[in-house]
Amino acid sequence: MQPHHSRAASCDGDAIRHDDEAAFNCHQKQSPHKDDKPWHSYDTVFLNAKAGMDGVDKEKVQKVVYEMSKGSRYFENEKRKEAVVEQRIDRLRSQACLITAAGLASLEKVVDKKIGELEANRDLSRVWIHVDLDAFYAAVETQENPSLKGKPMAVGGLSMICTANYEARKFGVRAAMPGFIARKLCQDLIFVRPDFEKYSKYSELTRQVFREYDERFIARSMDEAYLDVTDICRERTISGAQVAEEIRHHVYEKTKLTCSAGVGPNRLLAKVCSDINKPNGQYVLPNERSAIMNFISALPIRKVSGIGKVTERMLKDVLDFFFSVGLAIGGSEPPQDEPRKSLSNERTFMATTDESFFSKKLEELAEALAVDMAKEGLQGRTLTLKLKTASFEVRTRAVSLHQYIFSKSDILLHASKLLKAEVPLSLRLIGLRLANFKGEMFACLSPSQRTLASYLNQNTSPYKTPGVTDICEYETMNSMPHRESSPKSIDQDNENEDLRLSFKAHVGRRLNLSYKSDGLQNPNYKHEDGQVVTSKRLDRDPLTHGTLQQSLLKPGETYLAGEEASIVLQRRGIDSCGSHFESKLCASWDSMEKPSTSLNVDALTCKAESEMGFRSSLLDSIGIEDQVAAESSTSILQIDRSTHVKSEATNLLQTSSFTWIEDFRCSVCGIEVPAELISIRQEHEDYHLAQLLQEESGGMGLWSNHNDSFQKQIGKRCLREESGTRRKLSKKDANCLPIDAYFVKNRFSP
DNA sequence: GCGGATCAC
DNA sequence: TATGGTGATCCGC
Ligand SMILES: Nc1ccn([C@H]2C[C@H](O)[C@@H](COP(=O)(O)OP(=O)(O)OP(=O)(O)O)O2)c(=O)n1
Ligand SMILES: [Mg+2]
Repeated sequence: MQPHHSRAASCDGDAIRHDDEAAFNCHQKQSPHKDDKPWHSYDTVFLNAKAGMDGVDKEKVQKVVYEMSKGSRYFENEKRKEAVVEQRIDRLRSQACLITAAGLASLEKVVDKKIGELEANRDLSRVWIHVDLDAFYAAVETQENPSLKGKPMAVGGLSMICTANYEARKFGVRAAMPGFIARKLCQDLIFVRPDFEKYSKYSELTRQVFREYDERFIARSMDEAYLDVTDICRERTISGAQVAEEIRHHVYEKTKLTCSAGVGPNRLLAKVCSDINKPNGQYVLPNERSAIMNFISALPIRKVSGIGKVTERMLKDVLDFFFSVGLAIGGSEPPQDEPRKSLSNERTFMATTDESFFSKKLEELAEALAVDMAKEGLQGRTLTLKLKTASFEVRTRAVSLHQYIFSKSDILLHASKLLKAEVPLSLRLIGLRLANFKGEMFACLSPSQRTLASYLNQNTSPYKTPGVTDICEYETMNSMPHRESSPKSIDQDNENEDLRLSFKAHVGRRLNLSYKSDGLQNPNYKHEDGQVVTSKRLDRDPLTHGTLQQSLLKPGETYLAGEEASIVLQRRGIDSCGSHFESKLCASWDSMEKPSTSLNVDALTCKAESEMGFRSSLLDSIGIEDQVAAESSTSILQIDRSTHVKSEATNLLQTSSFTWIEDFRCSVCGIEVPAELISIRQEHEDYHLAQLLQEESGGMGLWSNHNDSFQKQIGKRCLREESGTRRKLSKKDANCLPIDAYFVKNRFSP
């Protein structure tokens, strides 16, 4: 269950026959008669390995699930989603084909370096324990009603079950399975309605135990926790295994519930371990490099928290990716309490188009949300409406307000507006969520997060509207006099204001100018001579939010945006190898027709894109050198802070004679990165930039080692990005691919 | 910032 | 007959 909330899952509270099952999982091996066993093509989470499901007849489960599902709207939607994933995989595959042998060779160097750095910083000295209660809801129910003992039982209803006990799991019954399918698998299955109050109570009991061993333990959910027992092991000179035994014993004494534990040098590994000898068991991974590497190389990737059904499939077909997991890096640093970031509620009902019914639901949801917000004393400024159509398609619609809200009436007011724009349509679910809470302003500035990118991008994103209320908080946090009303300069009175936007582009490549605003009506951008360049709307009607394309950037040229804006591109310099240059883009508005929100800051942004369509990151996002800064309003404090740092940084990079020698070798550290690997290059440039920045602000040695936080950020980016570096794998028997399979010795394709 | 998706539990 | 609710995060716009 969710870490924050005690209320939870409802857990209960056709049509067309399709013959094209091959649409599912066409990546899998085709049998000679492909319509032989159509259920093989329906990929569900229910076949994935899970504790207590070893002896299950998977073939039967798959068939039953398929038979019960096919033709339903749910099933049809799953099929649609499958097709989209298939497309994503195809795209990755074709991008991977573009990588040259030279590119791979260079990449390997980058990777080796990165691996060395990561390993050097890895901390295997701590002892983490992950504790996980066995069949938690079901165990609690059995505890309170012992007659259930030994019988197959599920908590939930015929629509959905939350979990099942181990007797039921023998039949393939498990969490997130619809009850009516579960009953098909196990005729005698007993259903018990969930009672979340009870589970909270037991959860608190277990936490009392955890607290004794680590008062700063991390609760991952009602039934899971991470404990750092390094100190206990040292003080009492006992092993992690012994501590785990003790904890499990204590938990049992207190609750009469059994749990399982995993012991390892970090949370990621401890979590994997706790699953191994479940139920009522534990597994210890010694703090030795060799043992850890053996363990990991045989580990099916799906066991790693964060790798789900889709990611697993993508990894099977394409991809490298796993530096950090492969290196056993993941959460050994001391725990930090994560503040809540959003609060939501949603309800499923019989699909309908009845708008008065929607209104009623919306009111209930607003009410409940207001109560929960009040309970935690929270206010938020981003409200999101969630809808699920009768065909199971999920949509969200959000607004970010200039005021924090929390009351039912405010929530309902804005939620109604959002919904109104969507009707008429047939829905089966409505939900509301509030986020961007008051007071979380500097949460993102915790040391581990203060990386170059997030630091510079703060308040600089072209998509982010400068929140008036943010500014008030800024004042509060700095003990400055509170201002009753927010500065108006951002929202109004923006006549005769200049914006100068700086950017960086690649010579000869495409420059996109994009704009977004509430007030501008898709202006036609023109050359000075009045000729329209190009104007292309994106798919975001009725909001204006579009892209303008100019095929070749010509320094010094002037463009006009309709009658209202003029943009001046001024060349500032070309680097020695001629592949980059810094330039200046100026935009000025002579007059505006009552733009509704923050138009002067947000109306015009630009970014440079490569021909391959990669979005350049940090440096290409727009820094706003704010002429508005002439104003004395407090808003300037924020805008100024980020843009100042950024322009300084850009300047630094420019004057530091950083360049790609022969368009290939880094002039600072000599590493070789071919031009095709755009995002690797970008990352590398960011990296040197960060060093410069640190030098500027912290006084560290100029090209010295990275600090931890920056490292981690890079590592993360490495995990997710770089489709360009991915490599096709032989996809034999992909069902249980160990991580070793992803470290292919021969990186060159024939 | 927004919207779609993925993931965990 | 019938496929959940809460929260977080990431990517591409
Ligand atoms: N999709 C899910 C998964 C879990 N849960 C709830 C019910 C579980 O009892 C509880 C804990 O989840 P676990 O994944 O730890 O599963 P169990 O504790 O039930 O079983 P076990 O840990 O023995 O595998 O969370 C849920 O509501 N919906
Ligand atoms: Mg559990």
